Amino acid sequence: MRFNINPSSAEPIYAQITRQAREAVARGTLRAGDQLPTVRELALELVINPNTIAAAYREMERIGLVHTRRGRGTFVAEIQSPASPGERRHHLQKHVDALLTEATLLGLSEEETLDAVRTVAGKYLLRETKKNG
Amino acid sequence: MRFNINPSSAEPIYAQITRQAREAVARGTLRAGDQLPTVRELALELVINPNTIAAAYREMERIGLVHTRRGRGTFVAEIQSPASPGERRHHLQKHVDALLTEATLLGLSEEETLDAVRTVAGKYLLRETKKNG
DNA sequence: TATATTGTACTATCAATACTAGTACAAATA
DNA sequence: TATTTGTACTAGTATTGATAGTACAATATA
Repeated sequence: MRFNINPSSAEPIYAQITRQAREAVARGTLRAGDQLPTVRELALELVINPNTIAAAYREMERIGLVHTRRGRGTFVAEIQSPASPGERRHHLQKHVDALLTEATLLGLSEEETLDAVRTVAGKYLLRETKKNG
Repeated sequence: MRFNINPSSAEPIYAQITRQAREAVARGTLRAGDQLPTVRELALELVINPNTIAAAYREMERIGLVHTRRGRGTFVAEIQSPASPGERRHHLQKHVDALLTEATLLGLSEEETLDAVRTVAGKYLLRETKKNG
């Protein structure tokens, strides 16, 4: 995958990398087992200090997005969807509020907001809903 | 309104205040013309340095959420929804991606995600959709 | 006019974070 | 054994967030 880094962004470089990797996994651009560039490779490619890349990979390891093997590399982990449905929704709450706050202040309606989600949803590997007979 | 500050959060205090004020306006807890606590009042109430409160108010002023009058106080501004529908959606994009990334990695389906938005939408003053006769 | 209130501006200081730089080590591979 | 990979460590710089204290400017009020 290609990382797109903006050094002058308010978002720290290591956070940009982590966020983009998360999005790539959620979109299927990165799949379980895929190898990420090595720390030194990516540091050269992005012209960034290797320690910054290492910090990004360490963060990804921490959140369970990848697993790393010394001497082998860093690989995308299986997605592990946690806990109960209620608990999942709770994790989602922060993002729902951010979205609805933004939508409201932008003057959107509920339908426009839902449409915005529906339009982009196709780019993400959301779980397939079990169809009832 | 009541601000709920967590000093040990990774989110800066001034950002917590700004975010909560934005949410309150989007939910109608704060309405145009309402006066916010004075800098010194809120500093005492939250046991926070007045300069930190002032920074939050300055940020709110910058994003057009409030207008301030020296000697009078800080007041909630009218909501100004900007530009074209397309431009509005573009502003929303970041939040949509964050939501869908989180939802996907949590193992939710599109319907569950949309339901999560619908469930909370009632708490926000989203624009009323024009009903077609 | 005088006084109090309110937001603003300023300097200084402290702590934490983000990043860079360089070196060295440990585990896996070839 | 040599190479590759991630990891650990120290050190330093710049920026940010927050605190502390003082002073000023505009508004409202007595």
